[in-house]
Amino acid sequence: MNWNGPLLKMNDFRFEIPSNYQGVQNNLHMKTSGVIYATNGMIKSIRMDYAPEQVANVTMLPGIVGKSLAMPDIHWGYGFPIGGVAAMDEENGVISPGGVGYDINCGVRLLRTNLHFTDLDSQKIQHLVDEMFINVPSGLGSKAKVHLNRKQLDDVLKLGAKWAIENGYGWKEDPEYIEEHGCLDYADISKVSNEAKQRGAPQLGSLGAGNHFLEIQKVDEIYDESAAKAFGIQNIGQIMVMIHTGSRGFGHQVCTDHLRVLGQAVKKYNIWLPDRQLACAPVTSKEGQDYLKAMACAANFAWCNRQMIVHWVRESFGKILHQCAEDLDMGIVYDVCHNIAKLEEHEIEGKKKKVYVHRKGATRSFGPDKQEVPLRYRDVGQPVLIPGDMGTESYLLRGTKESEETFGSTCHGAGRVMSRTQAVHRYRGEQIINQLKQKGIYAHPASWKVMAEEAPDAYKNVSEVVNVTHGAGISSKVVKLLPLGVVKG
DNA sequence: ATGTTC
Repeated sequence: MNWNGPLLKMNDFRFEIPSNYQGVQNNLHMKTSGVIYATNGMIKSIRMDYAPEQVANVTMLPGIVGKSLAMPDIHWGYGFPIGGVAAMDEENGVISPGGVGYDINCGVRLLRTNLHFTDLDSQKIQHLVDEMFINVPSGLGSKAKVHLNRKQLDDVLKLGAKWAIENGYGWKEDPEYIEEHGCLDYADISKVSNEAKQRGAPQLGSLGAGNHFLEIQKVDEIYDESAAKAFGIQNIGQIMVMIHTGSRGFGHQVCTDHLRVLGQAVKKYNIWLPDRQLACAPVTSKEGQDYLKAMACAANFAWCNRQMIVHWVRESFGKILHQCAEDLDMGIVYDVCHNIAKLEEHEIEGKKKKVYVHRKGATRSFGPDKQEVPLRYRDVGQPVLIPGDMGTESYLLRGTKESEETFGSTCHGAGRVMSRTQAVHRYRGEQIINQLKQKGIYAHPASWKVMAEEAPDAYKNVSEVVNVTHGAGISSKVVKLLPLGVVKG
């Protein structure tokens, strides 16, 4: 099914769905226009999965501020497109789980090391990957080594990454380099179901499946030397570790639970929607606030999860290289989430205003001088982490002042072009492993099926995606990273 | 993404 609505070229990197578009059923009344960040060459595949209709649908939500936006890695999602960004008014707006996604606070964390590519031969890489595979439980339904009681889980949900550090999983300075310091303090455990807690408790400290991964990477190219230096990157060949995971079954259950409640709220508050999947509630309503407080619990779960994984990564490097992580300088460059909604202050038409920014498959990209950016990076902007698909390049970018046009947001990754089912039919896991091997990448998968689902050809080219956001000015390239070894969920 | 089918 191809989307045939209007996508008017504004310039090299922006296409508009004008607000007079009436929709497939000829009854849409857009409150504002939609903008998709893309190049000419990307438009064909963007039309293919119908996601632009979802960009138009989002413009019809009550209290939307500015435009309905989509990043170049846009594809079809539940209600909102993946790659979608929408800001809602602090008083008259709505909050929607579809604008966040099922994997609440899915995100990326980057660790640096003082190792150089030439310090590690292929056997060492293999040992490191195998050791991390042992220490970080991976795969669908993977369970953690740590068993939390109910009180401990409640503390995790309230404290996020801070809980992990207080319990020995990390360094004192780690939270400084995590978005929101790894904790949303309005998290309220009474808004989370027992079922979510039951699912979540055994999964804290596990990687999961799908496109989640743990990668040993090397710096391949430096585009912005002063920003790279600020982020602790000195030279080409420097070894880095990237972690991509989220809130596991816990966030999934929080989303499911609150979608049910907000489906009812739509009727109660008499909200007209073009698509039931856009279920939402006024931000000021009990239902809306309850979702925000539960979402914060899931966000904290994910930050704690990534923190524990970092600890085991440091331990694994220490063990295999017979050196402690401190001596290897394995500090956190940054941790960003790409599935979340938060109240933030932005400059809108020259005035500062607080809005609820939904980012679904979109990354925060705050520019220099914003107080949310760590002091150490304040002059260059926030580090932005963009994972590629398995076996391809990833990027470290910096946020820009120009990203105010997207409420401080940019893309989040490559974005699928082929469904999981299609990919499983077309590829075999063993064949993908061999392909990677030929490129000098060692992969340790938890499942052959996921390996096939995540075949590089099932994804858009991440470099094209990043070049659009760089060209449009909403984030700026700092470093390109290439994988050497990968633990795949 | 996900105890891949509430």
